Amino acid sequence: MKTTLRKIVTEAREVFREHGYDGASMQDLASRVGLKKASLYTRFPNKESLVPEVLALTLEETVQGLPDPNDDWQLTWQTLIGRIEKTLEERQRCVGLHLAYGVTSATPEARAAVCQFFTALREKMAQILRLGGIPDPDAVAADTLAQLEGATVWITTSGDVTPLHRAAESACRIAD
Amino acid sequence: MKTTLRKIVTEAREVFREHGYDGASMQDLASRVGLKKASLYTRFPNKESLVPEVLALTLEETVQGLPDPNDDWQLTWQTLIGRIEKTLEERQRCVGLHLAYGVTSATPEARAAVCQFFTALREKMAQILRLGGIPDPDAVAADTLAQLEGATVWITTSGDVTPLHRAAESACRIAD
DNA sequence: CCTACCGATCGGTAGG
DNA sequence: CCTACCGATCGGTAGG
Repeated sequence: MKTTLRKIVTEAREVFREHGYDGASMQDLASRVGLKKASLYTRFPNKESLVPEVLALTLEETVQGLPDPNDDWQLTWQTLIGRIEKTLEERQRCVGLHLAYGVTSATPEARAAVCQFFTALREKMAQILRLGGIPDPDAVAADTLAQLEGATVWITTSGDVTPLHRAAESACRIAD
Repeated sequence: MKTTLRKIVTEAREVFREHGYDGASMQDLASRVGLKKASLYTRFPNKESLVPEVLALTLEETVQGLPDPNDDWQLTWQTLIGRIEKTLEERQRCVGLHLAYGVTSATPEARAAVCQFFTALREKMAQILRLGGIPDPDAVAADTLAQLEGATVWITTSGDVTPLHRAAESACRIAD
């Protein structure tokens, strides 16, 4: 991927994370990247098309280079949980959640991308739990992700990260 | 409260819930209420001032008329959890969460109102748990709310309400 | 509670 | 990759 393309997607992620879909401005994005707004449209046909790119990058960064769960599924699980925890703590909001709340039927491709993102993440989590013989891995994965996502409400409102840390700790205890 | 005022606040809640703070349009709100946009400004000085009203109404509806926890704290707890569950299932999103993600330092009064809303709800929950002798009631209340809020990510992305139902069931089990 | 308007900004395009 | 522009819509106000 060309560095400029990657930079656009990385900055678009920050804009979506902070302002949501509707609130994200292409002018703001252009300024951050150091381009004029019109130049963004030589790379991407429209604002909506940024959403799949942002979420694909995020998913890739979250799961790439994880230890092989066939060797040590506990380590894989704890590494994955730790990555999600770290990102949410550093960035305060989850870009996926902000987009999930912000995309509607007016932006069907963005909507589909958000659905895919969470489904893929849950499936990756469930796959690890399955190797560990954890019962009902899909439900456990969904609930674990919900607990982590929900904890961000305390970070955004009061800066309190302890609910997130408890959520991550409790998740790691699944693999004991 | 005058019926028109109440109607504006109720509809504003739907607009904020669906579109978030930035995405909410005063024109859209006016149309839903059956007024011209300018007429909204005879009731409210600006868009930001709607946020405290919306959240105060929501908090009131959530906690008003709960059974007295001094009589039967388990019943009070389960009733409260049931109300939150029902609202999130019917409306699909939590207006408080969407606002929490959407308000920034540019809208300090709205920000403060969101913080107060979640703090008050958590405190109400913790108070009930305290009467039941549940250890660490503040943390349990915060985590319970996080789990319920986080479950909405599955409702918005795939329509799946089972994580929300599991969250509510698990919360009710605290009072057994 | 309305009509009519303000300047600013939105996503997106024409044309080079 | 830019300048310059499009129509639409934004939050908010003047004035009655």
